[in-house]
Amino acid sequence: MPKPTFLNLPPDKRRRFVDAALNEFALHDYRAASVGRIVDAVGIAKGSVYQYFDGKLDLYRYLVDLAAETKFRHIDAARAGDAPDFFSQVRQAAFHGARFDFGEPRHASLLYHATYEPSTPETLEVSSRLRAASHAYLRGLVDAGIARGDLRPDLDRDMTVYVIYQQIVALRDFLTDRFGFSFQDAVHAGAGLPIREEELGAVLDELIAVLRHGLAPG
Amino acid sequence: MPKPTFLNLPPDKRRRFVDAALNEFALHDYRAASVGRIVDAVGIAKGSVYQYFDGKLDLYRYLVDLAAETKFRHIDAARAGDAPDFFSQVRQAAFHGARFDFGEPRHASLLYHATYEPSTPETLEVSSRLRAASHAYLRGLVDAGIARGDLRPDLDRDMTVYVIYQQIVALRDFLTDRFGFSFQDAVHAGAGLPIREEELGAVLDELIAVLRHGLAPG
DNA sequence: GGCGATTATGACCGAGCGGTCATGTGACTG
DNA sequence: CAGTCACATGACCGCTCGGTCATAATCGCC
Repeated sequence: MPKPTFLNLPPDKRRRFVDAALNEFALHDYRAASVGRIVDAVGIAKGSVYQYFDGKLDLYRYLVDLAAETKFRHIDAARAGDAPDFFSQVRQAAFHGARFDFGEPRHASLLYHATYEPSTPETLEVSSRLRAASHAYLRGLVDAGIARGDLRPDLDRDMTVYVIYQQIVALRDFLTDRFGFSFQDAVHAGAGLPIREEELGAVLDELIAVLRHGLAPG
Repeated sequence: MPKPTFLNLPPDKRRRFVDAALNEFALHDYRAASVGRIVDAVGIAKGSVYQYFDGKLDLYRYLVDLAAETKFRHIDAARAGDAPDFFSQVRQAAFHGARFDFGEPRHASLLYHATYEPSTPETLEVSSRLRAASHAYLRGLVDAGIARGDLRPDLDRDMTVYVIYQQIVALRDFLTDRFGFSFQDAVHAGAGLPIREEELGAVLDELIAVLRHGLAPG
């Protein structure tokens, strides 16, 4: 948890600090991220960081929570009421999730790193909470989907959640490959990534079709 | 590439060194892995490592190649001639791949880390080669599967490879959750992980069924 | 203006890292 | 026995890291 000093910061200074920290943790995983580089980028003294947070881990936790909350809120806000069935819902969530990722590459890369963070004792709790939140969200969709008859009733629900989750997370890698994007470059440039909504939609249509009907013909 | 000195090593000593190095890179990702801990575990001087390899990266490359080769050979060797269609082939490869992972948790964890290694300039080439090899293998299966009529002919082949690849890689996480395994503990204990082949088979049947027919009813 | 509380600072610390290299050791050769 | 060569060694180097703390600057209030 941030210390009171951090919360009392002038909004502009706080924003600049969060920006720089986001940048650092987007470019490097937890262990490789450097407090020194953050303070250099912001132009403050190293000691200040420890007036704001208990330490590097505390700062990391704050940023991951912030990014996750922001992204979830974005997805929720964009959710129209017109997604009646399971596959439309997944498509919609994936679509707006990907749009968020391309628009906010720093948040996206931070969350990406947090997802694949090697499970050290320090960072395990952060990664677990992040994964658990995504799984819980999908689990709700899957349960409702089965109840509604959108999904086969005999599905292994945990496995279904895993399958969907993996595909959504891997979407970043796939789009990166297909369109030649580089999140690293985008973070460095401080800019968003260009993505044509029709192209993203086409990819998602294909992916959802595979999830719905499988790979076999007929 | 290992230096000649390494290749001239007495087999027992070489084996002990490789074991310790495998352990270290299975427990930590590239950056966090420590040459000092390896030499402590083996009981040799730090300088010796630099008589064997050009540096940490060279050692890492050697280990990843070794583990990948070993695993691929294992999968290939276990491949019976009786997998006539695409889905049987994927099932068989995933089955023997998982068996290998559980039997050799150090190799498995090393490859897992290498797969998700944050793409620093140093390690990028190693991770890319590893991913490329898996993708090429699956791409061959997919192409043949489409030609044979096992798969819908209008599939996006790259995406199909991605979907399959992600599911196979994620299998480790799913099995870990479901059966309460810990690869970290197994590496520490230096032992393999127990897995009942019927349980693994059941999970794979379910997963392949989803890939084949999708999540929708009917 | 003055005073107590809050915040900013950066030199400093101990630890760990990858990597080096002068020196030592031992085994084989002629 | 002397000489050569491959190999082993660990003290040492330069660097970066997270984190600390005495001190200084700044702010808010009366």
